[in-house]
Amino acid sequence: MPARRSMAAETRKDPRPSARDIILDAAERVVERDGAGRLTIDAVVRESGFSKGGVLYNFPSKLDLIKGMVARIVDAVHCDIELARKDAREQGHSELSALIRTACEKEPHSQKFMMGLLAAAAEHPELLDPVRGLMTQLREDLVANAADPDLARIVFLAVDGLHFADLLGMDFLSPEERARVEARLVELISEPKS
Amino acid sequence: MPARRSMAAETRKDPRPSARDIILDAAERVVERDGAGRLTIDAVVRESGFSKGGVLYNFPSKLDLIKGMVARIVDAVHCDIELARKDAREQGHSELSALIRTACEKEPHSQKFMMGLLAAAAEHPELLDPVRGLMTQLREDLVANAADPDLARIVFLAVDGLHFADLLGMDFLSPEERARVEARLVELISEPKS
DNA sequence: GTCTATATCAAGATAGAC
DNA sequence: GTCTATCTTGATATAGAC
Repeated sequence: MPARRSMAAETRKDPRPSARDIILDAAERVVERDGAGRLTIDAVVRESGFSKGGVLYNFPSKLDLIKGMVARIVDAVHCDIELARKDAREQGHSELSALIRTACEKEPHSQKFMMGLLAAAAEHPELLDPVRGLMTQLREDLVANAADPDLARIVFLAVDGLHFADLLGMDFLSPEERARVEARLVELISEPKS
Repeated sequence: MPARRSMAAETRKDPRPSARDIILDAAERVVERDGAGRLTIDAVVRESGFSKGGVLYNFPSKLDLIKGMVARIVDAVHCDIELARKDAREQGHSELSALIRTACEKEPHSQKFMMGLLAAAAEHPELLDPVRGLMTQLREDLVANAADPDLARIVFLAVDGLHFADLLGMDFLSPEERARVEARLVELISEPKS
């Protein structure tokens, strides 16, 4: 198996992305454009320009391909988060509120693509293990340092709810309401326990 | 097309469920047991005891079958909610907190099955239209009557987040933490605007 | 490491008998 | 309204040449 790349293709220095990354990029485009149900080896073959043999050399099975997709996005999100935390620390801001802010603002890695991962996870729950790992670790860490841990948990849950709603196209919040809600979340997480 | 049934099979008086309901029950079992990716006409045929022709007579295509599944579960949830609201009204309790309570407690219609619907929705977003309809209507209605609407929105989002976490097996809350969080949510929704 | 060609299989859907 | 039989397509995966 080729060496695991831990950086997303776009952020790498090397002008020539690896075959793996080209294929993963193609797979992402397929899911975004056509939906998770149309993510087939053949579709990725067409989209990537590789031949079937070439694709299946890099990812011996479809499951391996999906695992690769999950691993790459988890990596990317992990980097984003660590960057935001580092910035907050350096500028003496609260890590907690910085994270809520970025979590709200960040374009959530293309809805359709995330839905695709979700769909894949429905079939193979173990695919989400890396995601679970990242999230649990992060939250335990953060909540432990919060002034009001239970309230912090609620704020995190609400952010999840917000992302979930986005993902499913359930936009029962107008832009104004959403802005107010996000501001309120930051406010809640910053408040000392009353 | 046969007349639409608007009640879930289990709650009907008729001892002989319709062919549609037998087939939908079988489909649910398949999704719960084997996952959404294994929901095929053939699997439903095996599980229901019907023949392929019989299944496809009642649901002319796989998409029709999934639509039927979504419609039935939306109906069931809708009934649960209306029941809870009615109870709250009759006993003079707050509808809002009653709903939060039931939303937290209710066994969420078998995780795997809901994940299946989600996965299906990833391929055909329009499948979630009925769900969207139910949720938006309910929330606008409720939030409008809340003392602190933005806080009410946050509480609803947090409940969504809770369900989402359950669905994905992301249980970063211990049972004790979860109990405290749920209690706190009810508390938040009951509080007058500070 | 990447290609072509092909084997194998399962899925959705149709046709027509009963 | 339900059955059996069949058609068609498209998917994963393998084998072996280059």
